[in-house]
Amino acid sequence: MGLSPRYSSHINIMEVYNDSHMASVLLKDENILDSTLWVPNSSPSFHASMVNFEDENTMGRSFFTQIDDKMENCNDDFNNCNYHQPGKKRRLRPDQVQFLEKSFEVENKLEPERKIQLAKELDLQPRQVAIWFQNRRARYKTKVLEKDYEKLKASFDKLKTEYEALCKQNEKMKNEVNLLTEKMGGRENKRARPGLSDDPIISSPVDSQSEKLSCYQEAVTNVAPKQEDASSSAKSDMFDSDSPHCNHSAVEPANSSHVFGPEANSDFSQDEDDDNLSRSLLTSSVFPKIEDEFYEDLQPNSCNLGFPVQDQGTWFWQF
DNA sequence: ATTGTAGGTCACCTTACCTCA
DNA sequence: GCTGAGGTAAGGTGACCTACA
Repeated sequence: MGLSPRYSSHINIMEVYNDSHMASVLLKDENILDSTLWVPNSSPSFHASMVNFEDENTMGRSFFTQIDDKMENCNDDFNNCNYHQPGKKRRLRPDQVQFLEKSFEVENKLEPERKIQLAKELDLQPRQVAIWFQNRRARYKTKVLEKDYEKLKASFDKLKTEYEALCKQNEKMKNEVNLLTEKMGGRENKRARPGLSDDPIISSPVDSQSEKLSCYQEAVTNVAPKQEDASSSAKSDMFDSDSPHCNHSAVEPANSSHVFGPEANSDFSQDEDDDNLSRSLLTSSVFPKIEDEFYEDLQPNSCNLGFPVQDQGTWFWQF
């Protein structure tokens, strides 16, 4: 026969309505025999809602007589009749839609038996039921996608807000470090060269403390807002042995008790405390467990796709 | 066991019609 | 009455699966 099922079920009735062989095929295809819509001796498929009636004038009159007979059965409620006018689309009745919706809630896939049963109960053609389920699944999918989008957008907005807050916090801390650096620089100059303490041109030959603070500052500047992974963090000036500012390392042994003066030396007087300072700067205050707070709402399959947040900002939802 | 075909369903996209502001 | 937007039934197509010869 060579007719694909999808074509046999949609075939133009003009071509087949007097063909008994095709009739049986079409009936088998759509289970028309099971349907209450079956009209003896009429076009076997009787897919009035899907039929192309473009050339009515050339049509055999007997066929339309049968159509008209069927139409008359719909008498007073023509608009709701499933045998609507050719070429016109009819919306399903509200009660039909309601029934289908309930059925869809139970199971959004349609077994053949269920399709026939629904078609019988709703006075629809099985194909109409199948199409309704297909369209309904498509609508459902669209809604799910919209909901997912809203969720992801909310997550993104939250991340953005937190990121901006972190940036502000970072800026504030940088300013504090600058202030401390200036203060400390003045004191060191006074100590190293009491006579030339205020000479701006001649500076302390080795100002390890101020350099160390500069390293802290750079660490805050370069690392804090980026949440980079270990590999990229290692490239930052803070840990870069090639860095001109930190070639002595931020954890170089040094007595920093005077760095913060008598009023601030209690917790930072030992070398170990310098390490603690750098760690605390880089972890607790600047990185308040970002990985925990930022991603707690995100599912494993969320759309961060494993990219750093600052990178996502450039391609992920441009608002 | 393998292969070809028919029949069925699905997702996806498109079209055509309807409704409403 | 006209019109454009949005919703929805249905058409078209390709992919996939299953049964069967």
